Amino acid sequence: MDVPTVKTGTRSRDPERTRAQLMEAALTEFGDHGFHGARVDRITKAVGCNARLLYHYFSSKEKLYIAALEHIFTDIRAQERQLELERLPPRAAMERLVGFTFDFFDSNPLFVKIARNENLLEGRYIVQTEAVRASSLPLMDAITQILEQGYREGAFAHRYDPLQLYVTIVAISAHHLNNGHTFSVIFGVDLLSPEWRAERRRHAIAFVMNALDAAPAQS
Amino acid sequence: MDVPTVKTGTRSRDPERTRAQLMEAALTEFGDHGFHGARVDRITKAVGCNARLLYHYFSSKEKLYIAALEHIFTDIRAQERQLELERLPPRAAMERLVGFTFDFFDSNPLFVKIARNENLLEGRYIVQTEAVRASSLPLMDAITQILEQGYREGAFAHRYDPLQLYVTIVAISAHHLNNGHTFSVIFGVDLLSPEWRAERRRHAIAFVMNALDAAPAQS
DNA sequence: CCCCTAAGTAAGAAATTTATGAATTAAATC
DNA sequence: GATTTAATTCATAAATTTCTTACTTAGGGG
Repeated sequence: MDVPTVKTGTRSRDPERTRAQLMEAALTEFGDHGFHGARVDRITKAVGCNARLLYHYFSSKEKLYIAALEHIFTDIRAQERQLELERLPPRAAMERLVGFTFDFFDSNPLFVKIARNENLLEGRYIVQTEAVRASSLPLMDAITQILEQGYREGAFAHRYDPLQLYVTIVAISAHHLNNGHTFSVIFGVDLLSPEWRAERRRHAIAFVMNALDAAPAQS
Repeated sequence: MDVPTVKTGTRSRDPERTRAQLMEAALTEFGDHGFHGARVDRITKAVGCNARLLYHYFSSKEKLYIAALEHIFTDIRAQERQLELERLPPRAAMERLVGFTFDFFDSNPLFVKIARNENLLEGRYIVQTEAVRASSLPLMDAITQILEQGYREGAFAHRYDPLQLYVTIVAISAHHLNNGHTFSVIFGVDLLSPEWRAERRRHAIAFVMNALDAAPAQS
């Protein structure tokens, strides 16, 4: 990152840096190629360290992948906690929640990619990690609260199951990122361009608000 | 499929059958493991033919993958054409369209998996195929028509861009299939169980209809 | 300043996986 | 029934990729 990694000869000793660099490179590599497509060789080359070090720190390609998985999934939690919706009225809270969810996926392509690959592998590794299971997510709690209050106050006309609604919000926010390449070819429109994504954001918020029947939202 | 493939020695000659079996097995293999995770060896073993045959018919693993991709994407078209919406009034047509889209993904897991993998590879291969590009899909035309008529007749209160709406319909229909494994671990609910999927279907239709503000839909 | 631990290097073994050359034989054609 | 075509087999080359054994050296604690 900071030191431009001396090509030949000796590499200065700094276990923390080396470990962190390997993790960083692993996230990119696994994100770009998936578990099977990833090459330990490329990872160590990207870091500029000897191939043996990867095994020194992570034992095997598989263990490295699992570490990367845990790393990125625990990382979300921190971001989620930054969102504070308690004080906002239901409609404003919901708009902010959808916007936040959208922005999260939009600005964390690595998360999107690694999650996709883990699903390709049928969750083989994520089921093994303890760190990921959380009986209730902050965002889920927030949704449940917002809906409750919205129904009570008459801000929302329709009732939805919180989990169904959350899956829907994520779906609308992330599907074009997950399937952008195939969709773009089929429709002849680049769903991954900044312009399309910006318009998608507006659509996402409007669509969800309309489905809740929050009067002021339009289009 | 029909003949239980003789284990040793001689395999009866039937190029079409062999080719079809290889394609079938390839779809499963690529779907289950992705391009890099797929093994030509497993494919030929599944068919029960000699490993050399795969190269005889498809030249390389890569060419086989591309053939599989084309196969499954052109297959959709046939299914899409079966949907006839022209005669239905806008609300009924939209409900049917959403239901159809949902059912398509629900009953074509192979398509879902292969599309996911192709997106993992950033659409590297789909851009090479001619067969997939279709300037306008039957379903897109249908949506445009339904929306037009719905607005005109006052059945729909909100206006949406047809492509945005279609992406949303697909998103709501397929996201739990694309990300079922990670979501299930995180939420402790099996999003891939028949029960959850059945409930998801109801939610999908209700949500879209409400977002269009088609009065009778509820929940 | 020495010693010891672990960070790092060099080189290549081991295992896996894709692909091919060349012979064999079943079926289609005339 | 001879001839031809290509479907199928056998054996193995070629390439790739993960991982290990053995060695070297930097740097901190006493």
